[in-house]
Amino acid sequence: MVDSSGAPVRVRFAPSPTGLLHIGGLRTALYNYLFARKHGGRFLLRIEDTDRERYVEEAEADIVASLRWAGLAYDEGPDVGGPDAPYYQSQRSEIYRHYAQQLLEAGHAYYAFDTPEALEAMRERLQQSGHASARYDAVTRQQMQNALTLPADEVRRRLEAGAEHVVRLKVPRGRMVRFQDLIRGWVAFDTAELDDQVLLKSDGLPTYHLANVVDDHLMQVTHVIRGEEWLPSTPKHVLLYECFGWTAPAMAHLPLIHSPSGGKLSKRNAEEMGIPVSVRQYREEGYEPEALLNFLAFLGWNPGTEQEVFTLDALVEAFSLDRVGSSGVQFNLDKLRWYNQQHLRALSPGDLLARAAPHLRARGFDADAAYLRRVAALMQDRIAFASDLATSCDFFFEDPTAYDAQGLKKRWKDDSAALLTAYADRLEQADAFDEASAEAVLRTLAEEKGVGAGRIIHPTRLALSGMTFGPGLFEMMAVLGRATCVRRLRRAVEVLV
RNA sequence: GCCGCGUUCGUCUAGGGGUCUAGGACGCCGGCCUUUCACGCCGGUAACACGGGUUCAAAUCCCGUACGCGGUACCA
Repeated sequence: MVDSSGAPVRVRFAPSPTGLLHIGGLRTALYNYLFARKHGGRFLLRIEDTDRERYVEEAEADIVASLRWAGLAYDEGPDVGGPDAPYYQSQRSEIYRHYAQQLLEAGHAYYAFDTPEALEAMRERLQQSGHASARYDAVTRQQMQNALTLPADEVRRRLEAGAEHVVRLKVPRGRMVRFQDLIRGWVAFDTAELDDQVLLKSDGLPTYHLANVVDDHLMQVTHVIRGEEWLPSTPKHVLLYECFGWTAPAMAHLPLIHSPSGGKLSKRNAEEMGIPVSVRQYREEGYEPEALLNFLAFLGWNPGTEQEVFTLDALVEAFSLDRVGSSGVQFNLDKLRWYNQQHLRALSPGDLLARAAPHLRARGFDADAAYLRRVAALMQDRIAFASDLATSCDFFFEDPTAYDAQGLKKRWKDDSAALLTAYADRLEQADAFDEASAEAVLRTLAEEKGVGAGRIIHPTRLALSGMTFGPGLFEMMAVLGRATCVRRLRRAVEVLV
């Protein structure tokens, strides 16, 4: 696919390195990725590090690591390079200055010398005199210290003296700026609602608005896919494209992800609902990247069919921007958990094992690969996280040290000890030991003793695993092996009397 | 406050004038299967924000209200 001007699709994810990559940021990256792949286009990563105050050193590494973990490979970016390098805005200052200069010369921007104190005073004055808003606009700029109010030689004098200044966009009065959002349709803003946006800050670095427009143009971005919080800034960007005489890319503003408690999924908002906000946390808590992506894709989009479980490649295939919704969506941890189970189940036992390996190692659980694979196969339908393999079935790796109290109360009878002893004896003497024989021996014993099979099955499970949870008893026994089963049966008889 | 965007089960959503006594998924509740726990299967719970229009007919189109969210920085 190409855009209206016939250019090949190019999209970008442009995070600000101010902290760990946010889960909402990952969704934005995902939608960009899906759109790019779907249309055979390019997906770029650009680091928008123009705010020195909020810059966090480790953030960029986390963004890169998170995208890599998730499997969202970008075609161009800081660590992979590309024709439009550098992909750090902090290394592109000269470019922005050049374009700001161009705007200045064309009369679309002007120098302003107001101090922060002067700006604050102006806003306070306006608010107190009952003005609806307090913006730096076509009216108020008349009262401020800028190139529009100061004599030209005074402006020059101040500039040469190195006076602190910013460059502001000269927003025209009384115009409607319209643009078509791919998700919301036509959106219109009155320029009277816009202020003379700062383009170049007093530290010489650009604001988001300038840097974003310049870079998107220079990098030939065809579709800007970003969060809805940018919708109100878009008219400023449209104006900038106009001033430069450039064609604006297509715009698509994604619905915001909300916390179940309402409001945006901020760190505070989310964490009080038990929802992690950084991608790193999801990784650490053991979510599968495919599951997270699948869940995120469905937060605001649906394929129009009843299929819900998708691999990344399948998402690429099914994705389209026109099936993205426009209303805010709530994060739902239960659903994510369900996706995680679904993706786990789709794995081969060997792959499941690979995912669980670090957790197994962390607990010091070790066994040969064949044994581990059988455990994985037995547990696959019973777990929600790969790490559950290391935390919910210890009995595959060590003898139980305690027995479930409720299970005992319900299942351990006066004759249990005698029955288990007899069962252990017969297992020891049996010719073979496998799933079928373990069952046959048990059922024969039950019949001879005139009790229901359950009378032996339940205490045996308790003796072997200490739990009332687990795979089918006989398949479990087959995996554990004869020696372990016998040992645990005798041990239980001893401990429980 | 002002501007913008939004509003279908608790949540994610299908639907976009008649096929809607509104479909699916998560959750929850029953049941079946079963030696347990899961899985699976069957069933149940539960929604078109409100008020006006337009129309033979509106969840679907229009207007208003309410509510929610976002923006309103020399942050992105």
